[in-house]
Amino acid sequence: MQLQAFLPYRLAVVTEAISRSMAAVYHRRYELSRDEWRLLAALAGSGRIQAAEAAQLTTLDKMQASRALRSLQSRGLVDRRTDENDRRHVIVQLLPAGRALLRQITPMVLAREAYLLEALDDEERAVLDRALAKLMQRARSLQQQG
Amino acid sequence: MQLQAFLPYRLAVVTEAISRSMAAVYHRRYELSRDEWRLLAALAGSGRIQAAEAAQLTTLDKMQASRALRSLQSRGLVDRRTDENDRRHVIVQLLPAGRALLRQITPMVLAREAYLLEALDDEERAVLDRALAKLMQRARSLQQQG
DNA sequence: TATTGTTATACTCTATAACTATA
DNA sequence: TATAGTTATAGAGTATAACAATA
Repeated sequence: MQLQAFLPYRLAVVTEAISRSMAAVYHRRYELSRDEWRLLAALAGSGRIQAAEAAQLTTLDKMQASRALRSLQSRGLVDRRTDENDRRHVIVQLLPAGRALLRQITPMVLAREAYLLEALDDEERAVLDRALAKLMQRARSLQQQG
Repeated sequence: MQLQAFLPYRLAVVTEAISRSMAAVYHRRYELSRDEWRLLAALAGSGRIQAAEAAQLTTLDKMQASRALRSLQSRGLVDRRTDENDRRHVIVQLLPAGRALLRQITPMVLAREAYLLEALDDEERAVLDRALAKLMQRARSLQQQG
């Protein structure tokens, strides 16, 4: 068993390094948690959606989403209100302040992503994309078995 | 900004799913933390090494390594003793019980890794390998800049 | 009874830095 | 003074489940 060659380990190390370099932008400079950042980014692409949809888009569970959305609301970045058609649902949407904040952050994180991707040629990017999708499927089925 | 297409997000989601499926083995069945599992795996490939080397091999910091090694020692899985040549150093090595535990766990996690890799053909594996190495370099340089 | 979301709680992890022993 | 490792501690994140409101 060679740890250095073990795919889950290699992925964990690379991903952690990349995550930190992104968090250096949205967390250190803008005091957003990872979950808050994900939700803002997801909401920018959606209109008014349910909390559960927002959770699904960001791979967060309902608790993580609930807390992060409350925090974003308290900072005036998102609007959160009960759906009058079905009062069990909460509808969330980005507020102008949230949109403005994203306009500041997005170029920086995209620049960092671009710098990472510059290391790869077109074919490598395509294969990486495909490989991640395939690995995701297999990982899901491993998780289901337990 | 499309979160679903953002490389750091995709990597994080895939890596977390894979990490969980591995932790299902070493944590749920054998009560090892991620750090403990990494150290055991690293020590299996080395003989007697310094704590600092063990930390470096596993990408842990000295604190994480210190705690995980103490825990492994308390369970009789590793030996930890001060280096008599330089009493600031701690020398660690796997004990038979640790080796035996690894012999149980390793086949299971390698089987899971093999199942993941079966999703990829040879070329995809080679490209993924290369891509991860290149991304790691770039991520490191992003981290250094801050 | 089932669904959506919130709250509670205990637990683990993380980050920073102070500290000890040794060199 | 510098190095290797440990201890302290506060803060953040995670997991499980109970809970309230609504359907």
